[in-house]
Amino acid sequence: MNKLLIICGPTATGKTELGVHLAKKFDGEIVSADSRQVYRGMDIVTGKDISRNEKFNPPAGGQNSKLNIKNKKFSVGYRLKEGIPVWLVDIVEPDYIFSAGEYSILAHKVIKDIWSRKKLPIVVGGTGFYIKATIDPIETVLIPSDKELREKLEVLDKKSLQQKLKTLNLQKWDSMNESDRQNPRRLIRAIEIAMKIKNGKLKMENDKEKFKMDKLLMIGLRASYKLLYQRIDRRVEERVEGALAEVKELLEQGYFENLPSFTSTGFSHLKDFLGDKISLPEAVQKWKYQEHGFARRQMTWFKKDKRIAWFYITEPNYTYKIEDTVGRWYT
RNA sequence: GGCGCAGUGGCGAAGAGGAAACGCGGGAGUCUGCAAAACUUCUAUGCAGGGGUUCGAUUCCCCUCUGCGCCU
Repeated sequence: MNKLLIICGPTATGKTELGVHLAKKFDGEIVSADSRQVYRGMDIVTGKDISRNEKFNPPAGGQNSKLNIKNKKFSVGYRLKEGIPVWLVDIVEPDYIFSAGEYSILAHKVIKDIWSRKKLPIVVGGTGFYIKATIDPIETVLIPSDKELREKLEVLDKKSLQQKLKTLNLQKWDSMNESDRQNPRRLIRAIEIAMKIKNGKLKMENDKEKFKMDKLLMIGLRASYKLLYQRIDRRVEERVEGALAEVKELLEQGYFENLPSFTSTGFSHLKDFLGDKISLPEAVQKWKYQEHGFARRQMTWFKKDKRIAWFYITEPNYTYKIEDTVGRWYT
């Protein structure tokens, strides 16, 4: 029986470490669910925690592998962490605009591949949306983005976008809450979908079943904010030096700034420091704050998912307790 | 000792005689292809303390305290 283990929770709780530990114990492989670690050349800023010596490995089976994606934009493979494969990192270049929909498609391929080798896939990550896109039946997430349309819509102001959506699909508008109605990004996507549906191009394959994942166990790691912030701060301090070098390198490669990959926490502040706009201590402090907010938003996302079995990392022997829980579920 | 400037929420900071901007931080949320993003929302009955003036003062006047600068 195919089973899927998920380890989620806010940043700096030791998810990867736990994942590796469990992978060793239960003969598993890790599938990263992290919207920033998909980018190549961004290891330390995004906290991949994988040694730079561990290079990217293409999937076994070479050309014949199902993971050999025809689309050249992606490369699916793994890097090793303490001998355990970590999939779905280093998928695209930093200037690619990656998305949850694409992630879910790749994740399914990888998970199936791991199953086919009789191993336990362990999805480890802090990007709740990516996890959801993977484990819950989804609909519109598979409707691809329309670059040209977006470029046209992006120049419009909020009012026009709202008006446009109302005329295209009033139902959708009515279903949106105030927060989303004020969110240009959400409005643009809603318009995009509304137009696709209108043009009758939406053929909802029976993906729902295909994508349905039973037999899953969700483990969440958490801590009090006070402790979490301490851990975050420490981790940031540890990464500053390496991250600076990385940011510098990426900037030298000529990537421009308004890319999604460049919105990773810390990035803009380190860039400001390199550009002599702020001092290093200032940059570091801002990075920490940014990461605190990120952790909070992660928590508000995960708190809603009642399937998650939470473990406080301050609890004594929590690793053992998790092992026990996983063991009973898996065997 | 004398003179000058300043004292506003956890921090930075604007302000005007008549309901205390804004930024950061912190909290709570939204979410079906940019999600480490984007968006929503909450966070000072009070402006160093004490007296006045006034219908009304955080804003004007006086005193005290504190900080900074200058002068002997």
